[in-house]
Amino acid sequence: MQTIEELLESKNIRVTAMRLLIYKFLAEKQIAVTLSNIENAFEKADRTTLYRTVKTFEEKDIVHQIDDGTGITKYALCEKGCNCEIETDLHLHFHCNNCNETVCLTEHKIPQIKVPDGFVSENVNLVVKGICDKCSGQ
Amino acid sequence: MQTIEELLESKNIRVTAMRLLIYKFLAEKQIAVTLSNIENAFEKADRTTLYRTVKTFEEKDIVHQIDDGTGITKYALCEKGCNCEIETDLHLHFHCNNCNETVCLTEHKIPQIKVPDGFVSENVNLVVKGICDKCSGQ
DNA sequence: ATATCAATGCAATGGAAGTGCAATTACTGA
DNA sequence: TCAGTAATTGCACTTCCATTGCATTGATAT
Repeated sequence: MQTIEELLESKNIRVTAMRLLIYKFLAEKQIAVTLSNIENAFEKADRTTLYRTVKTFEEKDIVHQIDDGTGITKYALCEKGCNCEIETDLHLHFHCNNCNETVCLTEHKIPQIKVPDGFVSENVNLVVKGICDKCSGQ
Repeated sequence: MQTIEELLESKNIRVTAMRLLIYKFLAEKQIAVTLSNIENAFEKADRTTLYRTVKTFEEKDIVHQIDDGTGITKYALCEKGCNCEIETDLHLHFHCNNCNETVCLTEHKIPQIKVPDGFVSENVNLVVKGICDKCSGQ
């Protein structure tokens, strides 16, 4: 079990107070968050800082971007099952039409997508929309 | 074979010159287009008109929206294989990283996506990125 | 013909993404 | 320790797309 500091250093990211806080925030959230979500959580910090921090995390493969069709980019920490570095990684995300939250279903297996002849598949973005377990459960 | 006028009327859309032109433009394109694409094609018309026309088409299930991850909403005419009205419709789109064009692969069969217990799938958005047939062929 | 409602055009707004630059903070090596 | 360097942060600003309000034009029905 490595600390957040060690993790950041292992990815060649300088450890700052801001980055630790943002990392913890993302780690606590089980869902993908927008930049505004982060802004609301850190009102004292500047948008730009938050923006660039997330971008840095993204570049270093600590965070991946999610495009769930709401038009607003969301971000989530990469988990064990998440192989963002790999071009052919299949991102599976679930967007709840009720609570509007997006979760990563990294552990969920996805069948191989076949494309017509002549097309070369490099990356797949798959967003399932519906009702999440929390909203359907009650 | 019904005319465009008949099609629009059958969907309760008033027939106007503008709408006919925009419909024809979308029909000629084999790819999904952005609002700017349409704007460039109709420089005499106002953005708002084009925007609202497409939105009207969308509401009446003549056009569907595509979110291919470029951050810009694209639109395409619904084809035979496209059942946008149906909640469980599966949108499969291919985005070419080379020419930046997005095509609808409506005829392509997709395996059923399974979601974990408690999740209810209503809609699936699937975007495959890579190299399209035109770009890979040469 | 005219009253009515929809469609269009113009202007403006809002939100998210991104950039330049100055100020600040963290690291490095003497 | 302290200066020097490089990276990070904050502020201001810009750009782009999406969207709305309102006045005007155009179409439809009685």
